[in-house]
Amino acid sequence: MVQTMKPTHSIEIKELLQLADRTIKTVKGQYLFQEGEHAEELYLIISGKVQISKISKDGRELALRICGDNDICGELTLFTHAPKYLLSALILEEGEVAAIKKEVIEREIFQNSALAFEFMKWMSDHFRKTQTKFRDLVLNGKKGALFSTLIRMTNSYGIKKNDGILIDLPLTNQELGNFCGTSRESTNRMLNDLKREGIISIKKSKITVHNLKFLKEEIGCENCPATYCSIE
Amino acid sequence: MVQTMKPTHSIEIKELLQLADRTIKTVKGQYLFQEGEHAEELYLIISGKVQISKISKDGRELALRICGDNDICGELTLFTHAPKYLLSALILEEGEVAAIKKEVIEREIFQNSALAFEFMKWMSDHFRKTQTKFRDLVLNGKKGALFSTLIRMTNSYGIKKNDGILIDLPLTNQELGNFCGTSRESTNRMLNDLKREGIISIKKSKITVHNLKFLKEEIGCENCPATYCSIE
DNA sequence: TATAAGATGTGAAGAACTTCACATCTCTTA
DNA sequence: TAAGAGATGTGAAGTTCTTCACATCTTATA
Repeated sequence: MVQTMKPTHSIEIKELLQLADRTIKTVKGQYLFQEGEHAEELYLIISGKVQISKISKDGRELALRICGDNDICGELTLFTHAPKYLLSALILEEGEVAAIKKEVIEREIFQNSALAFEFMKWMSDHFRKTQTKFRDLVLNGKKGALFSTLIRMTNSYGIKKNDGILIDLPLTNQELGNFCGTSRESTNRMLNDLKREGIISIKKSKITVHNLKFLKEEIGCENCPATYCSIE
Repeated sequence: MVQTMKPTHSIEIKELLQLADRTIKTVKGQYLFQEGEHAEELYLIISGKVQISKISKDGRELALRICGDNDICGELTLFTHAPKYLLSALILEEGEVAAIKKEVIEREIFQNSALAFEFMKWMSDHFRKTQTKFRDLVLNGKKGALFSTLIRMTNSYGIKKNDGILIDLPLTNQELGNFCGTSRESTNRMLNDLKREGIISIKKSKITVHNLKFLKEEIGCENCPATYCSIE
């Protein structure tokens, strides 16, 4: 299961590659773009991983999603007259991204209705994800935020093992906390509770979820399709 | 100011009216649609007010936005193969809405690139709103949620008065709390603190904001355009 | 205008989280 | 393999927010 559940992008989104202005080799730890910068391009990730996050004035970080192969980022600046990046994109894993000029893609979307349709579907899916995550975070406290994040991560990076689902992404407590708006310590305590109850286990910074059902029940998850319940 | 800052919808979105299947007279307190229901239509609001919210399993309500004239709701079900409403739409003020069949609008969007473009812009704006609200709620606690909600409401329903901005929408503490994921009591206490400090005043369930700057500074608001900082 | 329903206001107790401080563990890398 | 850096684990104190309980205020309606 799971990895096959990762939404497959259609031919049209891949066609975007042909519109690319240039490709960039990404370096771990560097930013692809940072909030506030003038936004002229959007990016299609060819390989590697990019974390999208919002930095608050006092330096705290709210991680929103992690993009992998074939994901698009920087899209929030499309169709805007004040094109500044609202979020920052940190390279988690080196790789390659294609940069596409905002005007080029806007023009193409205008002319190519199949692409437009595909793009809208993509945005629509994204919106739904945000909406459900919103509920988890606001209505179910920090535990809701953590459980929701873990569930989403199994959908995005989960590999089925015989004792559960391995989230194939090394994560520190701090990084996980950034997704939940939670302090490192709270995240650690909640994770340890889950370990003690046998819900999860952690090896080399990678979490295995042994009892996904428990996490889902705790937050009243309605078992939405993985497409709308992932971290990308 | 303020009311003129309400985003004006373009001719294209209004054209949707011509695709309408039927119009419905809405009745206060009733639901236009409820989450889980099979979704076949989306709605264009002609008059009245509709509150979009998510109900949690234990009955708590998270209010997401209030739609007024020319707003669209039910849009989250577009481009989906499992078309169920994810949210509920409660009529706050009676009026009239136009119902448009999902297939009709999808077909039209596919054929009419100007409409597609307009629709994408609309979704894009919406997404940005959600994103910034997300930050306010998760990163800045309950106070952040309340202040953010108040700011957004001044942008959506604010009427400039000589002593500040009147939010022209009657709201109970509970209703306001539902927007923030906050208990009625906490909302009440926070509002009273603001009253004592002269930041706001309340008359007949309507809030006047005397010191918007204070609210914005408290949550590190970057003074984004009202289009991306409203409650619709 | 009396009355009941709904909304607001507030203290007190407790739950949920954060912060601080520090110990311990686990990796690199020299 | 020794040393240092980064990550994890945990108690204790403090803050924030909720819940409960109840008093008071406001508004609609008979």
